[in-house]
Amino acid sequence: MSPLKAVTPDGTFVTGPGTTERLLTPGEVARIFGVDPKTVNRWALTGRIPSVRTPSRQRRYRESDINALLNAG
Amino acid sequence: MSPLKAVTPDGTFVTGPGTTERLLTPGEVARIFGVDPKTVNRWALTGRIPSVRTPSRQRRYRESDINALLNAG
DNA sequence: CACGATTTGGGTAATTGGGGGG
DNA sequence: GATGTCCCAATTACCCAAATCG
Repeated sequence: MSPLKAVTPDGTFVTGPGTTERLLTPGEVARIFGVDPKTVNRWALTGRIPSVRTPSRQRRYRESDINALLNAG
Repeated sequence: MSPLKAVTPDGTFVTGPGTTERLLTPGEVARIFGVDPKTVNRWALTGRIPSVRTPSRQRRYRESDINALLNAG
């Protein structure tokens, strides 16, 4: 997995050659999978999904991680 | 943490031998963490992230500070 | 039925984003 | 156009008890 690397002028990530992505909120991930946001929280706690932590301890999820799970499920 | 030193022609700072970095805008930091720019503002107000002030009282953030927070999550 | 392990749901405090206006 | 600030409802994290499963 590519490390999160700051940063392009528009604030997106460079995760690979010519590849940028953004971070998703727990609620967004929840809607994608059709589950409760609390469930997404537990996925992160149990290591089913990697998560990025904000300085205030909230979680954000990398688009590429979510897509990988969607294509693997 | 290295002090900010003289600027290079491309606007980045020299922080050490062979090390340069630049200052990030609130919007850039916001996208890095997947939050709203106003949230970044709050982080600075509550002391969660260090900030540099422009003469017009706007905030800028050191790349190294942001990376430290990302890797500390 | 009892047991441990995992999942679910409630309560609460903290955090966040939208709207408005500077 | 991006930021800084204020108010307020929605979102989230965390703890812990209840429910469910094997």
